Amino acid sequence: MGRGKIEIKRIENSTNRQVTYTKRRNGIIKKAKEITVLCDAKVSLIIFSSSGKMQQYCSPSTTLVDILDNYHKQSGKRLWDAKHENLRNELDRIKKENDNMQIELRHLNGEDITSLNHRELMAIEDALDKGLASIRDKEVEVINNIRENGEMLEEEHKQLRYRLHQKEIELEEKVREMDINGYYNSHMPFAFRVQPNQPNLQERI
Amino acid sequence: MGRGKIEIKRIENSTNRQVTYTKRRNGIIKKAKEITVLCDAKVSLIIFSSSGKMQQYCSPSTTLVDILDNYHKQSGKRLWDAKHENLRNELDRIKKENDNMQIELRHLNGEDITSLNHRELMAIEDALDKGLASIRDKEVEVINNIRENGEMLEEEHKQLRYRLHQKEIELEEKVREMDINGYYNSHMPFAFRVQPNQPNLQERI
DNA sequence: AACTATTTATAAAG
DNA sequence: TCTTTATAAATAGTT
Repeated sequence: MGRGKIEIKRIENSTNRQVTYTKRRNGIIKKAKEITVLCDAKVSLIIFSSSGKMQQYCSPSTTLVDILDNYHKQSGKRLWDAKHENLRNELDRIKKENDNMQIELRHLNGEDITSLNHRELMAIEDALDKGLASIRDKEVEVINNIRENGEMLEEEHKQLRYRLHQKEIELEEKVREMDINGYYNSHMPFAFRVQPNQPNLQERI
Repeated sequence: MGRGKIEIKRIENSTNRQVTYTKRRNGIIKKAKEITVLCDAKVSLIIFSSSGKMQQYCSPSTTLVDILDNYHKQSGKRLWDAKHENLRNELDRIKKENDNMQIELRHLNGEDITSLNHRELMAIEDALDKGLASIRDKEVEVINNIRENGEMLEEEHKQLRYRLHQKEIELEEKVREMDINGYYNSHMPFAFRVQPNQPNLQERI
């Protein structure tokens, strides 16, 4: 369809090839649009020129992803690579694991047990008994720790108070000594002087 | 390009639409093949008719996956990566859920509890206590059921034995009666005669 | 599905 | 590259 008939084989003249490419590419895209509208079709068209430049058309009523999904369904070919499949498999596996754990948890909480038989109930009871024993042991341990810790703290507290008391006495002595020597009055402004009876130092054991 | 010019809008006559679809679809595929050869292009073309039937063309020098990979690179659009991402997110979410349940299960089994504080231990103990109570209730119920069932069966068994005994007596009477009348001896071969003292009928309550 | 009048696409020229 | 134009190709309507 042009001034002359052409054979369908690679156009050797690269300028010509480029021109023909552009014309025909536009032609195909136009046709794709037309068949979409005329016939209610869905089209995905992706074209790469020999230089690698891409053009694409996708019918407005759909998306490329939808089309590929459909392609996947109808052709059976998996475009979604092995990775995707692996993920899906892992997901299924973990979901199943999840369900099992959920059931086990419910059973341990005494839920959903109407359909269990005697043997199963005994197994659960056993597990609960063991868990309970273990937890109670640990609790005893923790409580002992807390008590010991408390006793230690109390002891430490006593020691600290005693040392504080000692320091206070030392300090008072020093202050008295300095007052006598007139040291503070000559070297420091009033505001910075240590008060002989600071509230913080009033505590006694 | 036909006997008359047509507007580019949906063809309402469905037969016409189907015919036009087929003609134009073939036309587009032919064009796709031609541009592939003439211009060294790579084309992926997927068409769905309004009835959902698919046709596809892909340049022989490449594959659909390659083309989509390239599409991905050039357009930056994710395509199935979105799905991939979704799967991965769901997987992560479920894995986390899984881990949490696993920890909970271990705790209920009295495992991995060294780092728990008193409050946490008490919560676990509480859950175990509740579960245990629930399980034990159920066990009592099940055991009662079993016992009741056993009693019912025993009762039924007694009844059956009694009725069997009655039938046996009836039968014996009938046989005796018939023997007196000579009925069996004249109408049946010996093998089919009811034996007055069959082993099955020997049981007494 | 085949035919054909006509439209449309496009090869080559400007 | 863009426009023009002669011609090939596609196809709408018909059989």
